[in-house]
Amino acid sequence: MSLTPRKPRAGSGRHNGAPTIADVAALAGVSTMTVSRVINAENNVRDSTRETVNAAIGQLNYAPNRAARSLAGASHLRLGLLYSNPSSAYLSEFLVGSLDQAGRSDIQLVVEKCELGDHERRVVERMIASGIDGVILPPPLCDSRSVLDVLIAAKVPTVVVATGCPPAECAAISIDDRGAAREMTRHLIELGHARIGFISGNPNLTASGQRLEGYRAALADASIPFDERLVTAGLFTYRSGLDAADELLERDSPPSAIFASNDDMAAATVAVAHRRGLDVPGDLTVCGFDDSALATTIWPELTTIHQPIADMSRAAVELLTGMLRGKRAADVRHVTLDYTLIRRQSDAAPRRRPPARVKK
Amino acid sequence: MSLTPRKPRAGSGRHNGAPTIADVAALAGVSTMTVSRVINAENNVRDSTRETVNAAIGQLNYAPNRAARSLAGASHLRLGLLYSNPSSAYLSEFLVGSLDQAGRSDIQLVVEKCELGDHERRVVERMIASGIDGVILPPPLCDSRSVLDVLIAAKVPTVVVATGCPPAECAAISIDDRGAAREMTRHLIELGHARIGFISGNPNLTASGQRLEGYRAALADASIPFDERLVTAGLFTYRSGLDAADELLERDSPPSAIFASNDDMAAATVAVAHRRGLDVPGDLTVCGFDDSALATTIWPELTTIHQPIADMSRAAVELLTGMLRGKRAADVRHVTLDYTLIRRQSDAAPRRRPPARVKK
DNA sequence: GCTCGCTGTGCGAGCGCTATCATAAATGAT
DNA sequence: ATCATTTATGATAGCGCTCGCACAGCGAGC
Repeated sequence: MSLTPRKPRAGSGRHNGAPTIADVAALAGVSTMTVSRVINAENNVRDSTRETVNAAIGQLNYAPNRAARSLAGASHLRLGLLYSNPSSAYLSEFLVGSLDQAGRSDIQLVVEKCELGDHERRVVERMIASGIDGVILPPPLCDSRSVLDVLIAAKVPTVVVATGCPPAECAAISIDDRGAAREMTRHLIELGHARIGFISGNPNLTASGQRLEGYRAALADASIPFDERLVTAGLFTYRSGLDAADELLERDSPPSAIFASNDDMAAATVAVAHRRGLDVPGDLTVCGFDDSALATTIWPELTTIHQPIADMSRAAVELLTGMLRGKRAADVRHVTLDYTLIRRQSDAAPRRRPPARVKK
Repeated sequence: MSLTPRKPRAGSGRHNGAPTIADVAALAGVSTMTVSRVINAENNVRDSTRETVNAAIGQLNYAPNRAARSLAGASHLRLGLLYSNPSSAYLSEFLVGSLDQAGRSDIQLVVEKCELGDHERRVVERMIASGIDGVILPPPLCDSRSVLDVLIAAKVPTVVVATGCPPAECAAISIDDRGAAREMTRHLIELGHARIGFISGNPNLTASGQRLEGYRAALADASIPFDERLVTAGLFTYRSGLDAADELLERDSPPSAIFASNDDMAAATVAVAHRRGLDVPGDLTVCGFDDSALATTIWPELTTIHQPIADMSRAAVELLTGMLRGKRAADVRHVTLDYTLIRRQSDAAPRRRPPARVKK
């Protein structure tokens, strides 16, 4: 007599229905090995295949099984993420992206604060000593010479994110800051603005220079002479934006639009405008850069350049993983992602004459 | 008895030399299964056999491989973390905490976005179908009736975080919202404020009610009569804060301090105050709740209540793990963590005289 | 044309352990 | 003694994943 064993599920095992690498493989129509390669950011996978697999991963909500993975002998990577509070909105989005990607690949992320100052070297050295496999540097650390020097000297694979000019030794993820600033400025010009104020960012960050260049380029494109009294220096902080905006609006013939190098300073500009009784965008168009959470928090919501921050940090983790796991150093050491100009409520055509109330 | 020394393995290169159950079995002259039984203290092993095996274990200094064990056994947990972008700063901190704890316990975390809207049920159902063992719900999802209903109906163990009143079926992690609001209000009273405005939060979130209660309690403690004209309803958004603050400051005898139920609305209050030519904190004290990134972004930085977000999410993972591993529901189903009142620059003693509306 | 090398992909074999079931040995009942 | 029942042990088959290869395609060099 034969007892028929009860089989709860058609497929395998004694387990709960957690999707496995085989499920992903089946859905994507590839072998499990290929899925494994995608997860580990190895380089011998065609882009189209990689996309298909990633789609399947997303659809199944798959996450690799830790136990199986370490059993099977994968080396466990630990990546360091050093930050030095730039704008906290930026940081949080950055973290979300990198944590997400790290989770996908089951990589441990060691997040540590590293204030710029005299002991920054020590923080980096300690992190290296603790046996980290690679490091990710978001702004503003990505432009810190001393941090980079330590990392390069120790030959620790590093990815810098959103810097204007990455060192040759590091991989980099960025957007075209110059192009984005140029597009935004062009947008303002097309709206009819001729006197466009610009609040530049922290001069220690290379991206600041790029953005200013973009602004100047667009002006040149439209044959609008560059007026240096329309440019003030900021530091990317809200508070510096307050001063910069005040300075700009204090001028004899103030600008009809202000393009701030980031959202924090744009938000500060809106605050200053309001304090002065100016309507935004009626009396003053304000736009920012980054599309951070702040852009949609305040009112009016900011027209800004959307940087895919989360995607950038995700890409950083992926790139670093690839460099470490990939058999050879990858060729692609510099990835540029796309930005988008997002129109919201803080821009409008300039008023010709004293306020005529026009609906939309 | 004579135990033959273990011969080095001829096998693959990825072996790292740690003794395995097979080594023990060979040395003891039994099968791996018997060794496994000894290790797991099962009862169907003859004492003499057990002793031999134990001797072999001791000699080899064998320790079972954790990864292999959880792979083979059925006990690897997967926890779902559903979020619906509240504030990205909140989320990232939440993620850091839970990921950290999940890593410690060798547990997998599946993170998924679940926008509130008509397909929220579907997201939850999909997650359940994908074989999740338990779910963690940070705000605002922790107060979503429809999400909770699906989860409860499917009998999925759930931990809600930071809700005012957790459903009986769920475990919960929270801070004492009422106590925190009470402490903040008391702080304001001690500063000398008597007319304290309050902006309440989204009525759909239970924490809102708790905070209002705390405010009232502190007033009662100080024998200050509750004046409902000093309370306005907000929705936790910056924009709602704008309207609420305007309403409060429009009153005949406006408050000398405004306590907003979160930082976003407090920031809006600061903006409104500035627009009206009021100095913060000179003419108006403003304080918030949450200690989100915004609190230190704007100027002046906000005095607020700090919630230990990362610790709360860590605790959530830990609690859920306990509930799932221990077969029966644990006794402690509700954990309350400590908050801290953080003083920054947005509070001060009130001016003696009613604030003259002076344009700065 | 033919090797050579390369890249992208798949197959099969484990990683160390436990679940399941079969088997061998020991015990009891007839 | 025979058979049924209990106990002790082992063989086998995965858990979910990655490793070492093999192999198909494809352009370049002779």
